[in-house]
Amino acid sequence: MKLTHWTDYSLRVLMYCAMHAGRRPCPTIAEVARVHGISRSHLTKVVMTLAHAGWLETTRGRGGGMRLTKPAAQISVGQIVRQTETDFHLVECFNAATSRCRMDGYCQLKHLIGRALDNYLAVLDGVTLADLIDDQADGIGISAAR
Amino acid sequence: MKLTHWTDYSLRVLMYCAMHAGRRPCPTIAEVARVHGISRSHLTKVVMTLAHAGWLETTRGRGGGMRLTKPAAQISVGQIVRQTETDFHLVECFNAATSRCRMDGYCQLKHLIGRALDNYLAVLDGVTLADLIDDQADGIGISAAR
DNA sequence: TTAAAGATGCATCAGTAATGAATGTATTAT
DNA sequence: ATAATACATTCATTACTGATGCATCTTTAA
Repeated sequence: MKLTHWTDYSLRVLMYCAMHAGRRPCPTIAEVARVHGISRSHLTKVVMTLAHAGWLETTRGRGGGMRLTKPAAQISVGQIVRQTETDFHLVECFNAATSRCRMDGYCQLKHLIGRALDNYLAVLDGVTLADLIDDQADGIGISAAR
Repeated sequence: MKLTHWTDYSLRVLMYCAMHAGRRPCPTIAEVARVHGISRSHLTKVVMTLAHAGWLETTRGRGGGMRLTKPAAQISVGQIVRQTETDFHLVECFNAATSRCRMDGYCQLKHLIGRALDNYLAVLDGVTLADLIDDQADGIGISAAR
């Protein structure tokens, strides 16, 4: 019950780009890898995936790098997590043919878990990259409670 | 981002016991393993953990088995999941010493994820084992929406 | 033409969930 | 008492997949 490092890295990269939006030269994979102490080649794959998904634009060659395709305020954390995180199947239906267990009860469990997941993602949907890198974010309630 | 089979099995065992509460002879590990097609020795470990945590009472020897220590209506799914699921650390703080990244932004991410997790578990907290095995559960909204 | 930086494929490592075999211990029916 | 039953424990192994490193290719600016 945790996010993968892949998602963690994805969020870090996007946040980094959001923080350095407009900078010349723009951030490079090697730079982010160095700053965060992550493997460069591994991070490359993360960036590639983000680029293919449309979050990032990359430029090859000298002076190249990456930048967000949209303003950070238009990118919700929930959208990112839904894409980077693959397996949301929390409990799999076991073999209905051989099972003598009351499937009704089990399927209710599945629905329950699904409802919980919806609530989880709803929180992330309500926050954008811009909110995350904003020092004065108290207003939106991120650092409130807990 | 999913629950482990361990949690899945734990919930199945407890639901099975709830469904067969008061039955003589009481359910055995071998029985549940057979019904759900799970390895008996593996399921034993799950049951042991549940017993040590106080959810189940087990009885050795012929005629033995297991039963819930409390009425199913007093066991919330959230409590179970909190115990069976181990790793809730979704994003780890990277090395603060070497990092040149603004920690403020990252820590906000951590809080956000924590808040999302709270919302996830809150849904599970609101439902008991009894609710799960109740055919007429529509009233509590489990099968509603989604 | 060269250096910088993204792009890709392949092999492998590593952590841990999951499984299985073997064996021990306790309880009860007969 | 004895045998059958069922929980209890240990150890080794498998399997999945996230994570990593290496090598190499392609593109582009200077």
